[in-house]
Amino acid sequence: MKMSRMFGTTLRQAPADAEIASHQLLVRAGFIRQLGAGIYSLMPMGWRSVDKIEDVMRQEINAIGGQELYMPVVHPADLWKETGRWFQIGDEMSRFHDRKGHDMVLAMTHEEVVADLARREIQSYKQLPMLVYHIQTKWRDDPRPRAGLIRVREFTMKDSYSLDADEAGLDKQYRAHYQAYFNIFQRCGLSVVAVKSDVGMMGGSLAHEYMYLTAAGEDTLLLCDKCSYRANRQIALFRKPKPDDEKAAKLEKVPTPNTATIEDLANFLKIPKSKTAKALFMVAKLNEGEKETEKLIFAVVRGDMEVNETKLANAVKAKELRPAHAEEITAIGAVAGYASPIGLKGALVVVDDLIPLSPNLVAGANEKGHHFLNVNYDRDYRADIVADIATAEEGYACPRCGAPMHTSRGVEVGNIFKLGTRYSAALGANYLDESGNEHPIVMGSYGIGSGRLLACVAEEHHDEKGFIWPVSVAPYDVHLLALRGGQEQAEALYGQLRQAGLAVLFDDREESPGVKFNDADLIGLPIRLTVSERSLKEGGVELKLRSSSEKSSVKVEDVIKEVGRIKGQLLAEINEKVVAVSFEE
RNA sequence: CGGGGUGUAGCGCAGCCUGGUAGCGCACCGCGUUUGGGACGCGGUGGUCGGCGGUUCAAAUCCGCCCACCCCGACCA
Repeated sequence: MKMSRMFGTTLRQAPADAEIASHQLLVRAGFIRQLGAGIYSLMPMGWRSVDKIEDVMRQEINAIGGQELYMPVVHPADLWKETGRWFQIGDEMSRFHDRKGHDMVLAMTHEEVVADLARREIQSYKQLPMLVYHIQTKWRDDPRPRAGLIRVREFTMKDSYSLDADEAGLDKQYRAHYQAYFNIFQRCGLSVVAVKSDVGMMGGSLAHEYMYLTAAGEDTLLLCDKCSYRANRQIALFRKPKPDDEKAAKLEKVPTPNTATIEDLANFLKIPKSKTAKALFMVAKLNEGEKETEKLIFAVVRGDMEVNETKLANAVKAKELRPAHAEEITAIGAVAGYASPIGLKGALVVVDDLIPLSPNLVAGANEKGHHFLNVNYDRDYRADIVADIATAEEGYACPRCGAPMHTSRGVEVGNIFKLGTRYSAALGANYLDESGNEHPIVMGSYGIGSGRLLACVAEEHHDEKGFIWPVSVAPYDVHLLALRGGQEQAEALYGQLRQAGLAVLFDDREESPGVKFNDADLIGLPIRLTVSERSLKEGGVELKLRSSSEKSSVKVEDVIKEVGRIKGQLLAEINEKVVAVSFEE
């Protein structure tokens, strides 16, 4: 490609609203342009990189038996009503009517369509297992898109779907993806960790997220260096401290003026926060059969801990949680800031499993300015549900080995889910086993967002001047610069390099050397060739890798071979890192 | 949806407080000089000042409403 003809120019300054490096550089280098909030065009160079990423995904998914197909972006709503998600999913799914007035949806994901296809195509256990996938547009009307391509509303995703006769088959395909995903990220030059994650709206029994660790990430992860336990904070377990071994003391109401926060209360009574109980009011949306109901949740954790909303939602099987309004709290006789589960009616009381083990806590008295001392579970109150609902924090003990865990921020670049039979059962996607008995097909789903992956690779591989693309993701292999006195020779090389199967970006513009060098650094192709009067005088063509500051001179007749050799070497370096990983449940 | 912020040329910004001819840098076009790390000179092109309404002789500027975009929280690849 000749740069003089390239659609999309480089910018000296990034738009003011771009904050993180990948966003700024992708815009400056001319890879992406914004159309609206969370809506981007991929310019020719950005598209080439995405195309290469998607090619890697194809190779790896094909290698584990995937068959590529293509499913629509617009779905009749009936299908989503059949599985119930039409009713479960909120505004994140965009809906519209066609000209006949039928409900339609824009696809957020494709479990429904796959299950629908499966119920038509699969009749027998002899047809299983099966793996299908596509690379397709998804629309998710995210309330808050941000950070360039990291989080957008329209994006393309490689999503694969496994179909099996039983759990064992699913497990096999799940493990195959577990490895294939590591291969994909590694081949794109991105280091990731797999963490256990919440199954969320997808339903199912087991899920992992692939996380690229970066401060720009939105998820918090808990990582144990000692035993390699890794989990998203949303579900991360931890070994809870052993409470003091004390005899239950007498319940006592004491005045505690102006102590609406745990901090103030602990200071006032001169006790550690761990000797208090913290209350939180949430309202849960629950599905009871067809009906949707709301229920006030009274959650209790020890004062030194925080309630984990994901764990809480899972404990009460809520589809959604929101903070309770003030009126809802007073309606059950509780007083915000001085609330306690003692003597409450009408709320679903959920206490963290550490609470029943912790004697003599300080809890609210449901009276402004008063608390109870020596509150003991069982003797003074009972909960409807006892479960782990506390949030894991930096330094908390690993649930597996007890070592202190640390936290890190991460971007979710992919995930894998064991779906089970949720969709197949709902849609009647069944098969007959050897004895002629009917069973629902066991499904799994596996996704990687290609634009987000590009953004993460961009985030990982750059310096202050621009990108340093891994050769597997770079839009071109070679950046060929023609400077004064080298135009003719460069033009000839441009043809020869392409003839040799190399992807070349040829800077044939009438710009000053400084502009060309800076643009080359910004765009960040792996290999730079400079042809000029000076280089020719020094014996040929100057060769420099973007990743190194060393320059060398290559004879004109050796350039093709040398560039081919280096490209091969760069690829080999990346592929060396593609190794078998052990599966961490 | 809550909190904060910004909308003036393709990008970055000034002008607004105190109403009166819309400006600067970069980019872009023409001519000339220059040519290995974001060159220089001369001459140019380009703006419904986010939108609608109001106040006023007069609005980028004052007032109201709306919209868009960004950042921080509740959601996700």
